Amino acid sequence: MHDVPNKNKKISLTQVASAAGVSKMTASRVLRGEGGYSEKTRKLVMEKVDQLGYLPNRLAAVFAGDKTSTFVGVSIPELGNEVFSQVLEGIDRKLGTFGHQTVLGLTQHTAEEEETWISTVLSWQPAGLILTGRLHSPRATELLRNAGIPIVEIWDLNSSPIDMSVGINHFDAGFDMGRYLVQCGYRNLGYVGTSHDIANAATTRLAGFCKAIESGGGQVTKQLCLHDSASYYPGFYGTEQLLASGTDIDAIFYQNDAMAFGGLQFCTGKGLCVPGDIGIAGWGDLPIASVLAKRMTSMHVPHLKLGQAAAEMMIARLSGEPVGDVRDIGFKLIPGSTVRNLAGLS
Amino acid sequence: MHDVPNKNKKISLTQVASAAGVSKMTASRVLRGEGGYSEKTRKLVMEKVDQLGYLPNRLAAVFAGDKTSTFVGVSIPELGNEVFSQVLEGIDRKLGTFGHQTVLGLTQHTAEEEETWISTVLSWQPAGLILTGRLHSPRATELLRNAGIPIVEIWDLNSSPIDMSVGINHFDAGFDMGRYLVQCGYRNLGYVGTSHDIANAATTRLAGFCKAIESGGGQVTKQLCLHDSASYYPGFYGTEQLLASGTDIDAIFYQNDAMAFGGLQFCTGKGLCVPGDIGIAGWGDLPIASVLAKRMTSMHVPHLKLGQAAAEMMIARLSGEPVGDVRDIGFKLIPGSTVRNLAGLS
DNA sequence: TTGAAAGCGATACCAA
DNA sequence: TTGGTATCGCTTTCAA
Repeated sequence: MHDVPNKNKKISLTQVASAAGVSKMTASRVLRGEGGYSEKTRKLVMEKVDQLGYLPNRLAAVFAGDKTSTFVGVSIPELGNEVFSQVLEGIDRKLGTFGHQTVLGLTQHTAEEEETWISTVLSWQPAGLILTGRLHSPRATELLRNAGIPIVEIWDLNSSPIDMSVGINHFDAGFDMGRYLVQCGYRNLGYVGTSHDIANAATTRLAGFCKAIESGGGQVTKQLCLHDSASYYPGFYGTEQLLASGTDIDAIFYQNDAMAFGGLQFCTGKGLCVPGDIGIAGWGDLPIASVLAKRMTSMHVPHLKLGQAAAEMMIARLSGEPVGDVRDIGFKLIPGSTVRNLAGLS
Repeated sequence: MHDVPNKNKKISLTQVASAAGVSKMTASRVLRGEGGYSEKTRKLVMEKVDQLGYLPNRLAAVFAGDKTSTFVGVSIPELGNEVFSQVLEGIDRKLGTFGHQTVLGLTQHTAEEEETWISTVLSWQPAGLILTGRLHSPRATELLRNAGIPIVEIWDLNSSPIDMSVGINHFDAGFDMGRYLVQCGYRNLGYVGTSHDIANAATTRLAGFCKAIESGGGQVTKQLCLHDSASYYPGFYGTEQLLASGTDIDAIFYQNDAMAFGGLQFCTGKGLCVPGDIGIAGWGDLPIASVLAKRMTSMHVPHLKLGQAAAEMMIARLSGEPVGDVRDIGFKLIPGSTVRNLAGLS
C-alpha cells in the first residue's frame, strides 16, 4: 500500500547485524555508542539501521540488562484541579529532558485506585515512582517499601517519607492563612472544599487553619466538603449552600483559587461586597488570579517548580548523586484585596 | 529494618513454582487464570504468591509472548491549556478502566518533540498510540505507518487519518463562530491566540473564522499570535497589545475561554463595556465560564467525552471489534452575552 | 492436569 | 576491535 520497505515487519538487531556483516554484539555496541569498534564498522551498521528502519526493542534491552526501564510512574489525584495539572507538567517536562517517560495514574483521590495502579506499574519495572500524597493503603506501603526503587512523595511534605519527599507543610500553610485572617479581624469563618475517601493535604490545611482561628479567639463555624471536583462551579454552589445556612460568616476560606473565584462570583452576583460584606481567601495563586481586578487573597505555592524538583530528586537518585530525603518547596502568603487588610501587610 | 520477608528481593515465577512444588508452567497458568489445573494446585500456588509477595514481571511476559504491552502512548501539547488537561483526563480514566496505562508525552506543540517522543515510546512496544493533532514530521509519519498498532489522531478531525481519528472540524467550528459574529453585526474583528511552530487546530479555526468574516463583508483586521501558553494572562496582555494598535476593532475572538476571560478583565479594567463597546468570544466552554455573571460567547466542545471516545476506539480496535475510522464528536455554539445578540439566537 | 524444552531480543562476560 | 555463548523471566509448543 505504501512503498516503505519494512511495513509491519519488525526488524531485530540480529537482522541489522547480518545485513552489515557483523555480529550482533558489534551492532549492539555501535547502537549504544559504547565504543570499541572502528569508524568504518560504525558507518556500516548505522547505514543498515537507516535502510531497514530498525527500531530497538527497549523491552528486551531492559530485560536482558536486568535493569529498570526509563519509566517513571507518576500518580496524580485529578487533572480538573489545576494545581495538579501544573505539578504534572513540571514533572513530565523535567523527566523528558533526562530521557524518562511518565506513566500516568489518576487515582481520583482514592487509596484503592492508587494501590491497584501501584502494583500494575511496578510490574513494568519502572525506574522510580512519584506519588501525590503521603497516605497509602497498607498493601501499597508494603509494595513501595519492597520495590527497591526511588520513590518521591510529593505535595504534602512528609517528614518520614518512604524514601524522599518534596512539598510544603500544609498544616503550617493553613495556619498562616488562618492567622492572617484573624489579624485582619475575622472571627466567624467558613470553609468550602471537596472531600475524598482519604485524608489529604486539603484536610491538613483545614486543620491548621482551624487551629489558627481558634487560637485567635474565632471559630470556623461551617465547613463544607462537597463531593465534587475542586473547580469553579463547586465553589459557586458551595458558597450558596454555606451562606444559605444563615450563620453569620464574615469570611470564607476555599480549597483553591478556582473555588474561591466561583465563590467570589456568587457573592458579587448576590450583591455582596468583597471584602466589605464578606472576605474571600483562596489557595494556590493559580493563573486566573493574575487577571482579576482585585488581587485574590491566596497562598502562593510554586507548583511547576514543585514538579520539577520532584523529577530532579528522582533523576539525581537514579544517577547515584547524593540527595536529601526531604525538600521543603515553600509557600508565600498573598495578602490580596479580597479580605479586609487590617494587618497592615502588603 | 522492616520485617517483611522479601525486602529488595525480586521473586520470580520459578521461585514461586518451586516453593509450591509445581513446574513454572503450572504456576504461569494459574496466574493467568488460563485454566488447565486443579483447584488444589491453584490454591497452593496462590498461597505461595501471597507468602512471597510475588510481583509478575510484565516486561518479560510481553517479551516472551511477542505481544504488545498494555501501554498506550498519549501525546498532548501542553497541560497549561485546560482544554488538553480535560482531554487527557478523559483518555486516562477510560484506558484505566480497561487495564491500560497511559505513557504521557508533552510535545509543547512542536513536531520535533513529537517525533522524538514517538520513536522512544514505540520502542516500548505500546499497544497503541493516541496523538493530538494531525500534523507530524515526515519521519514520524513513516514511523506511525510502519508501527503496525492502532493509532488515534484526536482533536483536529482528520478525514484521511493514518489509522483512526476523533475530534471536530475546526475550520467549520471557526467558520460558525465567525458567521455568528457577522450576524451580530460585527465587521472589524481581532484575534488573540498563541502560536507554535506547527500549524494546529487553532490555526485551522482561525482560517475558518476569517473566511466567514470575509464572506460577510467584514475583516479580521488584527491577528495576534503570542509566544506563550493559552492561559489567562496572555489573554489579558494580548488584548492590551491588540487595542493599543489603535485599529477600531469591535470584537475579539480568542483561542480559548481562559484567554477570553483575561481579555474580558482587561477591557473591563479599562472601563470598556462588554459587549457594549467591544464584543468578546471565547472557545471551549471551559469550567470558568459556568460562574461568570455574563455567559461567555463560546463554542462548546465535549473535551472529556472526546478523550473517552478516543480511548474507546483504541480499546475496540485492540479487542478486534469493528470500528469506524473517523468520529466527529461535534460542537455547539454558545451565543452567550459577551457579544451583542442581534442574531436573535438564544 | 502437568511438565520439559525452545525461544523472544537484547546485553554481559569472556575469549580471540 | 570483534565475536561466541549464557542469560534475563516468561510464554508457547508439544509431549506425557
